[in-house]
Order: sequence, then C-alpha cells, then structure tokens
Amino acid sequence: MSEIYNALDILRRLKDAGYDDFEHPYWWPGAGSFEVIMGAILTQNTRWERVEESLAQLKAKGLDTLDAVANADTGILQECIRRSGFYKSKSKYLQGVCRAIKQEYGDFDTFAVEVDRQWLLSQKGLGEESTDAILNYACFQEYFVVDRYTQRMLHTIGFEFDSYGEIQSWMQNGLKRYGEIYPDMERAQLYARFHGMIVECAKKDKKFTLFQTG
DNA sequence: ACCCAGGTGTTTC
DNA sequence: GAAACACATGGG
Repeated sequence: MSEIYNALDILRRLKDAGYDDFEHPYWWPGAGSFEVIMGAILTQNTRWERVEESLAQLKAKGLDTLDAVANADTGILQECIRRSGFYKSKSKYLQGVCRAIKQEYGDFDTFAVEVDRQWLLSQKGLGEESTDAILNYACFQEYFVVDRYTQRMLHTIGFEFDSYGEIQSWMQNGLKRYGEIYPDMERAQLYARFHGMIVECAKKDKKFTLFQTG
C-alpha cells in the first residue's frame, strides 16, 4: 500500500476503499438549505443521530425555517432539541444566529449568497468548525471542514498540527491537484465529499485502521 | 461507573 | 495564546 504524504493521498485512499458512496452530492443532509445551520450547531459535541431526532422534533413543531426559529418560544425550542445535549446554550445560539441573519440579510437565500466567514465567526455559538460547515454545506463556498474525526485521522497517520487553521490550510493546499482524481468536480463539492468520506470512515472504522502503518 | 460524542464560550494563568 | 472548565444528554 502506498504511503500517505499529503491530502491527495488521503482522498485517493478513501475513494479506493469505497467511501465515496453518497446519496447526495454534497453529503450533508439538506445541503444548500437552512437545515444546515441548525445541524451545524446541534451536532456540536453530539452524535448525529441525536441531531436527526432534534431536527424531526423541530419540523413537527414547524420550527424548520429561519423565521420560525427566530420567532419561536424558547421553551418549545429547548424541548425540541433537548436530546442533542447542551440544550440551553444551543437554543440560545440557534435563536441568536437566526435573528442576526434576519436582521443582517433578511432571508436565508440572501444570507447564503452574501455571508462571509468573519461575520459567522462573530456570532455566539459559531466557532471555526460550525462556521466552515455552514459556509461549505449551506453556502457551497470553498472551505474544508476540520472536525474531530479529521484531526484523529491525521494523528493516526502521524501528522501533528498546532491549530485548526494549519490543518485546514494543509488539507486545502494539498488538494490543489484533486482534478487528477475528480476531473470535473467543483472544488466546494470536492471538499464536502472528502469531509463526508472521512466521517463515514470514522464511523465504520473508529481506529482508522485504513491509515495505520505497519 | 466511566468515557465519549461531527465544539464553543468563559475564565485564568 | 493556551490550558482548564462548564455546558447536558445518551449510548457503549
């Protein structure tokens, strides 16, 4: 098996192992929609299955639009997302972000076109990962999402980094020639699929044996 | 009973 | 800056 030297090698190995097998081209459920904002906050330090339950609860209460969440009763909102953990903080963040988006951009579609990374980072409850998840999966912008899975995978391979930004740069710079593997794919979609492959690999193969040497 | 999960904010050195 | 801690629920 060939060695891992850069992000392109990782991408190639995941693809060859069959992890590029998605129902949707952008992997994240509801990509391009308001739902991504909800999921990005709800999934913080929480299993995705809990997020799916919360999203279903929210939808059942009609809290699946920007306006509805912005105007929601806080108690109802908290009850819907309780099983995702940190429900008091997260309800505050969800509502705060939705209200800020309404005030600054008016509606989700305008937000998706006009928002930038700095604006998202200035919102309470949105750190680097959640911000990049929204930028990539809701706005289709070219930001690679660095999550705990990605960090663990890189550590398993033997790479050490000091910060989120270093990892993101290393991944994005290393993917400059991704066209060798995916000739006709948009860069934003490539980032999304790559991140998706890492997550699916992590779930199936918690120790990342696919990347263990020796 | 203990540890972890698709993080982030606050406090403290 | 970068550690240490709180935030909360639920499954292995």
